[in-house]
Amino acid sequence: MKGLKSKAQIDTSTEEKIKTAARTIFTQKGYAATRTRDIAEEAGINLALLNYYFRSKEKLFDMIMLESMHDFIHSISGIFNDETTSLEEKFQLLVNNYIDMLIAQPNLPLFVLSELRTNPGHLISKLNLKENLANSFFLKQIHVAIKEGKVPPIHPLHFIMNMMSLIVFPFIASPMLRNIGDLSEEEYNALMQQRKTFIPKWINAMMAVK
Amino acid sequence: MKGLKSKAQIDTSTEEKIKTAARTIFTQKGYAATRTRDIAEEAGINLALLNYYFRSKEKLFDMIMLESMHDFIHSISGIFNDETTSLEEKFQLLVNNYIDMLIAQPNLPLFVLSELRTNPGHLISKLNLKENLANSFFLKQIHVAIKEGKVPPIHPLHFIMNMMSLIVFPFIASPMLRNIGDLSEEEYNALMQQRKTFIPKWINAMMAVK
DNA sequence: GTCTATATACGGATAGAC
DNA sequence: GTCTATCCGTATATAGAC
Repeated sequence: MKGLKSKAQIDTSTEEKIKTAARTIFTQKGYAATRTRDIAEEAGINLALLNYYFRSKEKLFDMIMLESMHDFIHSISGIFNDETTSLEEKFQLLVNNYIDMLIAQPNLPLFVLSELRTNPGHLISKLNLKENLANSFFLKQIHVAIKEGKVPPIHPLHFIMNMMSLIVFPFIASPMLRNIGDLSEEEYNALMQQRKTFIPKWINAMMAVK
Repeated sequence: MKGLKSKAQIDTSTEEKIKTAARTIFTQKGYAATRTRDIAEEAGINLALLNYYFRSKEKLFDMIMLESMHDFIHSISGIFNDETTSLEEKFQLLVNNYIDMLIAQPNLPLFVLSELRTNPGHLISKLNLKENLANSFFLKQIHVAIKEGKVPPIHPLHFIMNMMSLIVFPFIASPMLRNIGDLSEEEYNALMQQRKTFIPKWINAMMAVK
């Protein structure tokens, strides 16, 4: 049991306080613009402790990033590979799950995608997206729908792109979109809530286009 | 005519070489991760010259960023406010223009959106999105379509969001999406070309959903 | 484990020669 | 205008006391 701690301990331990603070600052400002001093202050501890626990800024960052991406993948992998739900049900589940997650953590996607672009394969390779998404039951269902003529015979990635686009992009571009629409954060989130019911309908309509 | 130069001179002038290099590096790595030394090297000049021409890293950055965003806005503003084209024609024009632009400069949207998120209103306010987009003829056309019952009576921003999402997000998330689909850059760009014809159809289908 | 004080490196900016 | 050499602030990381 060496090194293991109870859940209750983990939540308030110094190590966890630092990780929580790091997640906040890193996702707000990105790796380069984040100062370890800011993380220490946010965590309410001394700068030296950060290095005591995590050796370096980069190691701390990698840990945060991998956890973020893993949570991200894991949250959809379950839905993608559920063999008891239809395509339509999966759309609804994905949309509900994601939009709630994104309202809670609106900075997360831009953070992940920014760092993915700068760090070539280094991080992506650790996620085995292949197993979780590329070989998913969801994708098999799309192939079946194409065979049955219910969906046009285009690359299935288009449909995954479209779904993710409609869900995620409004959060990535919210500063600009809120400005265009002259909306408060509350009003904007209300639009996002509406999209939970809209997006599944839209997706279905798009997939029916010949 | 003090300070003015011919087009031919501008393209090869030291000042323009620095700006070109800065655009490249800034859009690749973002503001914080960019070192002025890298820009100087990319431009083939000395670090001191950068400060001679632009005073500081920040001033150079602001100039690049404002130009990028201005180009961005200007390219759609013309289409949005063309009173001779229908909604459907505008979709097609926007999609064609944008996808070509994004294939040429795939790093641009993530760069702009990242910096927009960190720099609160400072930059957005200089773009007067209101005049170019919020009060555009395009938006008036959507309102008319809603009045005529051709389009469901939801917030028009949803349609702008959807269009931008479908166009831009696949470029923002290309490292991840290419990995999922196991696609080379050429294969991925071929999918983007396909989307020029797909997206307008998809938009029309979405807007017909009740 | 946690702190204060400090070593070390790096990056933006400038001085001054040409 | 353009370069070399250098200054100086800042940020990461560590040494060492408690």
